[in-house]
Amino acid sequence: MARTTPTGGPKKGSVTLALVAQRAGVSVQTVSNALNSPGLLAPRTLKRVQEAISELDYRPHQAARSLRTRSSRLIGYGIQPQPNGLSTPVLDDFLHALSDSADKAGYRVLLFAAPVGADDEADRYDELLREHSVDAFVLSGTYRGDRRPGWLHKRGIPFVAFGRSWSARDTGDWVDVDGAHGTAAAVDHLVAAGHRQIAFLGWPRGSGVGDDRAQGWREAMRRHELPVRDLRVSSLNDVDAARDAVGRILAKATAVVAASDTLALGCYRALRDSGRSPGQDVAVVGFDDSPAAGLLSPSLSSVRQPLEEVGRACTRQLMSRINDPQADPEHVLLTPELIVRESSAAVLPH
Amino acid sequence: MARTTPTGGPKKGSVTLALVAQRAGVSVQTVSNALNSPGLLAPRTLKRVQEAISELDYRPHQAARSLRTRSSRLIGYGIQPQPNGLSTPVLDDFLHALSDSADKAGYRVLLFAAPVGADDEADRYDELLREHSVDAFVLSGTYRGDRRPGWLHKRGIPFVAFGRSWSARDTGDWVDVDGAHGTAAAVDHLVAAGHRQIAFLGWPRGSGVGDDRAQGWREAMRRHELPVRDLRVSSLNDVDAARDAVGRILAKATAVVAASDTLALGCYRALRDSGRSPGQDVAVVGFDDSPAAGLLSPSLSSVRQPLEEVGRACTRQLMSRINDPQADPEHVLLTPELIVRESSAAVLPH
DNA sequence: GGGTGAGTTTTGATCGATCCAATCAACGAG
DNA sequence: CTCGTTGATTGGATCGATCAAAACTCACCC
Repeated sequence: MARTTPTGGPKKGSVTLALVAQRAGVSVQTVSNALNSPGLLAPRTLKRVQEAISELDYRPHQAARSLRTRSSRLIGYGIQPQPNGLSTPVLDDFLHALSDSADKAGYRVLLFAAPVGADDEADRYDELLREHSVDAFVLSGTYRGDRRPGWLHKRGIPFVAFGRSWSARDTGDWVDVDGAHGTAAAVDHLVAAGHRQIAFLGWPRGSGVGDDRAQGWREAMRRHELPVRDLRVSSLNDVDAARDAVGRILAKATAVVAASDTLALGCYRALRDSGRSPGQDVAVVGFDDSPAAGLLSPSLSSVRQPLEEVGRACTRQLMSRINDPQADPEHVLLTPELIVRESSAAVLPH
Repeated sequence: MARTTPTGGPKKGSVTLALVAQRAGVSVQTVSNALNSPGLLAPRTLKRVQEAISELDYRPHQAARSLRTRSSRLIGYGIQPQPNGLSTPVLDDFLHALSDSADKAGYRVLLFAAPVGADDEADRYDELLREHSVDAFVLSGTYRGDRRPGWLHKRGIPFVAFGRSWSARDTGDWVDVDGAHGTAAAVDHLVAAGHRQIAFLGWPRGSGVGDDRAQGWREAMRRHELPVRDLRVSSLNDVDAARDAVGRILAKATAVVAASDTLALGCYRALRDSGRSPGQDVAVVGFDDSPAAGLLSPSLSSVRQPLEEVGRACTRQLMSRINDPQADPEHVLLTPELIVRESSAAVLPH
C-alpha cells in the first residue's frame, strides 16, 4: 500500500500477518514472534521472516493488537483549556518534548480536553482508559489538593506528573524542576555582582510551585547572611498587578528575583513608571525563560526549565512503570539553568 | 467501573456489548444498533437498552470497533520539532483550539513527530494511517512546495491544512487567516492616526505567508494613494537581524508594519539604539499577537489570528470530509483582528 | 531403540464490536 | 385463509493480532 506501484502491489487492502506468514512460508504465530520475541526463532527463520516483512512493508495493526492485549502504546495527556486566552508556553514546550521522546520510545501522545477541577474530571480519564485502552497518563499543572494522582494511583494506572504532588501524601511518580535551586542560583548570581538588597516578587502563598521558588530565595539569602525582612512581596501572575505590588520594595532593593517572567515584566513597568531603568538601576531576574525574555529591552535574565530533559524523564519513568506497575514511586528533580542577560548583567561598584 | 461501589459492580473486567444485551434482554446487535442507528429500534426497546447502557456505564471499546470498521475517531497531527528551541506559540494555541473542538465532536488528536521535509516524511503519515487507522490529518505550517497535501489528496485521505496550499495547484481543504487583510487593517489604522510614511518590515520573498502580508500592506497603501517606494525591507525572523535591517527605513518612516511580533521587536531595538522611542516617535504594529505583545513596554499593537475559530473550522471541515471524501475541496479564509495598544496609539499632529 | 528434553513451530481459541443475511412478528390485500 | 411486505430483531462470520498449549524436530543418552 505504501508504494502503489500498479505492477506488483497486493490487490487487497492491507498487509496482514497472514500474508507475511504465507510469503515467508511459516505460520502467523511465528511472524508475530519474530516481532515480539525474536529470541524464540531460529536465526535462519528470523531472517527469512524479517525479509518478508520488509518486502511487503508490513505494519502491525494496533487495533487488533490492542483488542487482544488491552494496551495501545498510547499516552493520554489532558490539556486544560486556557482560562481566558492566556497561553502557557511552558506547558506547550513540555508537550513538544514529551511527544518527541514518547515517539522515540514507540508511544504516541493522545490529547483530550480535561476540565480543570470539574466533578466529572475523573470520567474523562476513565473514558480514555476504557475506550482507547490508554497505557498511561501524563499530568501537568498539578496543584495542591489535586485529586488526579490519588485517583490514578488507587487504580494502579501508570502515570507521571510533571510537578511534585504537593498534597499531603505524595503518591505516584513525578518529575519536577527544582524551583528553589533556580531562585537560589539567581540570588548567588546577583550577590556575585555586588547586590545585597535582593527582593523577591512572588505569588500569594499556598501554590506549591510559588512557595518553592520563594524558599530558594530565602535560603540563599540566609546563606549569604543577608536580611530578607520586608523584601518579599506577592502578586497575582499579572503584569499590572505585579507593577502595583512591587512598588513599595523598589525603594530599598537593588535587585529583584521574580517567580515568573510575567512578574518580572511588572517590575520593568514599575521601574519605568518611577523614572528608573531595569538592568541599570535595579537588576531583575525572571523565571521560565519564556520566549519574550530574550526579546525584551533590556533582555531579561531568567531561569530556564530543562523541558527536553523533563520530557525524556517522564517517558523513561512511564516505560518502567508500565513494565512494573507495582514498583515503588520514583521522583526525579531536575536542575534549572540561569540564563544571564542584560537585565542583571551590570556589576555594582564595590 | 466509574463508580467502584463494592456492592453491585461486575466482577469481571470490562462491560461489553454482550453484557448490556443480556441485561436489556436483547441481542448484541440490537445494542450496537441502539448506539449507531437508533432509528432502527422500536422506541420501547431503545429506551430499555439505553437504560441498561447507563446503568452498567458501558463504554464502547474503540479497538474492537476500529478493527472492524477501520476508523478510529482519531485525528493525526504531526508536530514538527522546533529548529533550535524556538517555540511557535501560534501553532501551540492552534493545537489547543483544535483539540478542544475535535473533542467536542467526539474525536481525539493523536500527536506524532513529523520531520519537517525529510525523505521519509510520508512514511510517518503512512505509519499512523495503517497502524492506528487514523481517520484524518491536520497539517500546519504548510510551505511552498510542501508535498504532504498532494500525497494525502492523491490517496483520498481526509485532511485539512491550517494555511493555504501555496503550491501551484491547490488541492484539498484548507483554513487560513487573511494575512493581507490584517496588514491592510494596520495600515488603515495608522493612516487614520495621521501617518503617511508607513513602512513594511517583512520576510524575504518566497514564503507564501510573508508575501501575503506584504501584499496587504502594498494594496492598502495604494488605496490611500501613498507611496511605497523604498519603504519595504526584509529580514529573517530574528530580532537582531530585524534591527539591522530596519535601520535604513527608520529615517523616512513614521510608522512600521511588521510581518511578525519578532520583527516588530527588532524595530523597537533599532529605535532605541538610535535614541528614539517606539510608540512615541515611530508607531509599530506587529503580527500574531504573541503573549509577549501585551507585556512589552510600550505594549505592542498586533494583528491577532482567530485561532479558536480556525480550530473549529478545521474540525468542521474534517467532519464533512470524512462523511464525503469525494466532495469538492473547501476553503475558509478568516479575518484577523487588529489589537491596538500603546505602540501605535499616539495620533500625529495634523 | 525408545525415552528425554530443549528448542522451534503450529494449531485453535479469543479479544469486542460491526457487517451481512436471515428470521420473526404484525398486518393489510387478494 | 394464505401470501407478500414492511419493520424489528437476531445469528453467525469477520476484522488482525496475541495467548496458551499442543506438536513437531532433532540430538543425546541409557
